[in-house]
Amino acid sequence: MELQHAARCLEKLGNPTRLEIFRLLVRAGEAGLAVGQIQDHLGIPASTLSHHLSHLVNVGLVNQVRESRVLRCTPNFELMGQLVDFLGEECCAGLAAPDPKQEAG
Amino acid sequence: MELQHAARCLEKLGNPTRLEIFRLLVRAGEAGLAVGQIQDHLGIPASTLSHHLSHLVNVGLVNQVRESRVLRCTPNFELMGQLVDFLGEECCAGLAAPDPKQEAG
DNA sequence: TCAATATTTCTATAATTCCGGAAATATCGT
DNA sequence: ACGATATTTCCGGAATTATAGAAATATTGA
Repeated sequence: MELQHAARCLEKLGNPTRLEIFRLLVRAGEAGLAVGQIQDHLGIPASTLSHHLSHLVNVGLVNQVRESRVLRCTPNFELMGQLVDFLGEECCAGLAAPDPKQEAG
Repeated sequence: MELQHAARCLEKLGNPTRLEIFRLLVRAGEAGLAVGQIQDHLGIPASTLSHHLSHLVNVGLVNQVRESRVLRCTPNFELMGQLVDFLGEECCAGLAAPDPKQEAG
């Protein structure tokens, strides 16, 4: 994962409301939650929630799939894993076991 | 680590310039870098750099210590580790299963 | 004290983000 | 088509953030 994309993901997760949305989806697991269910949990206006969700979808952290009238949102575990890996490798060197893998930069 | 603090850290790391500053410091290791050295690497105005650094210092991700005329900046590996842990535990559940007590059935 | 270096604070402006009501769009059941 | 439900888009104002030049502060050395 490149720094620019990582920064973009971090920026989106950096909003408390969005971080809570994402955590909620992770806890919901592979099944995820419909937008309305997220709204029930957070109690924020629909338009505000929709804005936040679009941010997460834009960077790829959340996927959406239409199921008749509801829009099911699922977390992108793989991307999140890559982001955590980026932080661990690029930004935590020295903390744990040193990674023999060398980056090109 | 609580969600609010995590969000605050993520927000700060979410700026490309700041993420690059932090990565630079991590690569510099425990010794860190003086503000001027960071400036040499990034080539941005001093006031802009100082502003970004203050964000990182405020959330605790960077420590600063005066050494005569230069200000040495070091990354807070421990806090960064806690942040990565938070993301791994709260936002990556389902990727792996390192936590057996959640695997009840 | 004066000069040089290192960094921050002050100040201003431009750009971006956040928020939410209102209106629009999409889908379903009848 | 109509009405109900689910969600987004439009719009605009308020708040925050980014950027950087100029001035200020701290430290060192002569």
